[in-house]
Amino acid sequence: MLDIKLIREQPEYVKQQLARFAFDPTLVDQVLSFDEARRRQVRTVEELKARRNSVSKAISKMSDPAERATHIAEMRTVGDEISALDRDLAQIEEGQRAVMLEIRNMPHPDVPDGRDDSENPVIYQEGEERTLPFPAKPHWELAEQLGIINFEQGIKLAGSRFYVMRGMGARLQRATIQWLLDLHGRQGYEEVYTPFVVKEQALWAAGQLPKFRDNLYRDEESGLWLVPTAEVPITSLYSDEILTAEQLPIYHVAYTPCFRKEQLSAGRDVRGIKRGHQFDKVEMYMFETAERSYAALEKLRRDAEECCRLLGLSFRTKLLCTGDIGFGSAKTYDVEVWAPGQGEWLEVSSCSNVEAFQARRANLRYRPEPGARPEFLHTLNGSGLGLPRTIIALMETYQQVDGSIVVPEVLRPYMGGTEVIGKE
RNA sequence: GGGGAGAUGACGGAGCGGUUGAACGUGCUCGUCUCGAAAACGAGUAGGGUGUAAAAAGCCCUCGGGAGUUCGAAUCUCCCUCUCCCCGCCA
Repeated sequence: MLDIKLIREQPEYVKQQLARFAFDPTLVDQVLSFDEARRRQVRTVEELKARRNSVSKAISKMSDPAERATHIAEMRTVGDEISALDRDLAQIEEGQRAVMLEIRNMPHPDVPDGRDDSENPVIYQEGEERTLPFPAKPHWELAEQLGIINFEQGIKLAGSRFYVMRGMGARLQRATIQWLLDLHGRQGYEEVYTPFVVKEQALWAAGQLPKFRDNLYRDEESGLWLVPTAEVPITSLYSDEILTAEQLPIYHVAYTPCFRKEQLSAGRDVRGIKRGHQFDKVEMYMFETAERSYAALEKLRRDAEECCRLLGLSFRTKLLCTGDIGFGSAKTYDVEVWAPGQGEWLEVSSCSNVEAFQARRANLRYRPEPGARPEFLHTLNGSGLGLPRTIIALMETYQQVDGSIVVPEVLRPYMGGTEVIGKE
């Protein structure tokens, strides 16, 4: 959610920023007219309420029954008026909020204009688009041959875009999760384990709703939704709270499975494990002050890159342009790793500073000084990392000519010392 | 699933339907005292909205959430949510 004061005071600036996206600027005008109507309404209702309060108080002191009756009758009318006006006001407020929730975040000045993901500039790269000294296989071939991923069983159990990881495949993923959590712990993130289902409000707070409604799994009976990312529960961890300055910053890391219907990308990436309905992810999340949030974004990005570096993968970092940046984000870096089998870069992390966008939705504030007014926090999120694509890159990068896979050194302690995943 | 108890400010804990946005206590902040500290004493200590160039004053709303009764509700009624205790059931 944007700051209503900013919209009110600099509507042209807001429109101009939003115009950099394919975004309907009339929403801003809608907000403005709601806001004006709202304030007008508030003034008239409050005037009436003030009158009722003072007259009611006076009534309690009146001794003359006739005078008393006159005033009570008068206040009865005023009371009816007030409830009618209050009803209208509630409608106006609801209307305004509904539009506010539809408006995306504004971009940071660094964000370049661009049509789509092809126009995201690469700002950093480490390692090459390496080729192997033999014909590299895609991960689904390697995994099937080694018996570490079974696609048929996934389909049998839950349908397309599901798979079953087995043996050393399952173990490799679990080892990677463990290693990532430990690494981020050393980088200063406190581990949290959250529910994997949340109330609807949490999805609004994180900005998943309204946009991704069709992409989310939901249990009608309980009204709970499966999380599409750990970002969702963590965003609401401190919602409706006022944190103290000493508590900040708060850095969290969480492992969760993620559930996405992927209807928006039907037909894309159907082979392998690149895009499933259920996948695992380790997520980093930061609660920061406005002053520090962009410095924190750089740490977040470096911490994500460090995962790739230590795993020995080629990686590069892109700055997302206006055509590709997410709904809630002010500035986003994508970190991609090279997968030699398919010869493509895979996004394993997306690091965003959403500024106060989520904090306003979640009503998440902090008090800069004792006694000072509460201010909205800035929040940041970044994967560290998404598991399937990391596993793809590992398998395709570390495959050997015989189809076996060398385990990266950092993961070996987490795999009981296993150095190579070969055929049983 | 059945029965009972409860939800008030940072915390504890009062609160006949009418100067109660809320006693009292604790905590916290500032001040007096002190070489300093403790103690004691004094003052202050919610959030949102409106208002304002920005503040401030003033005004409005908020005592788990919502609806209602009333001239007036923290106090009365109804619904919901959550917490605690007992019994049953299942992991």
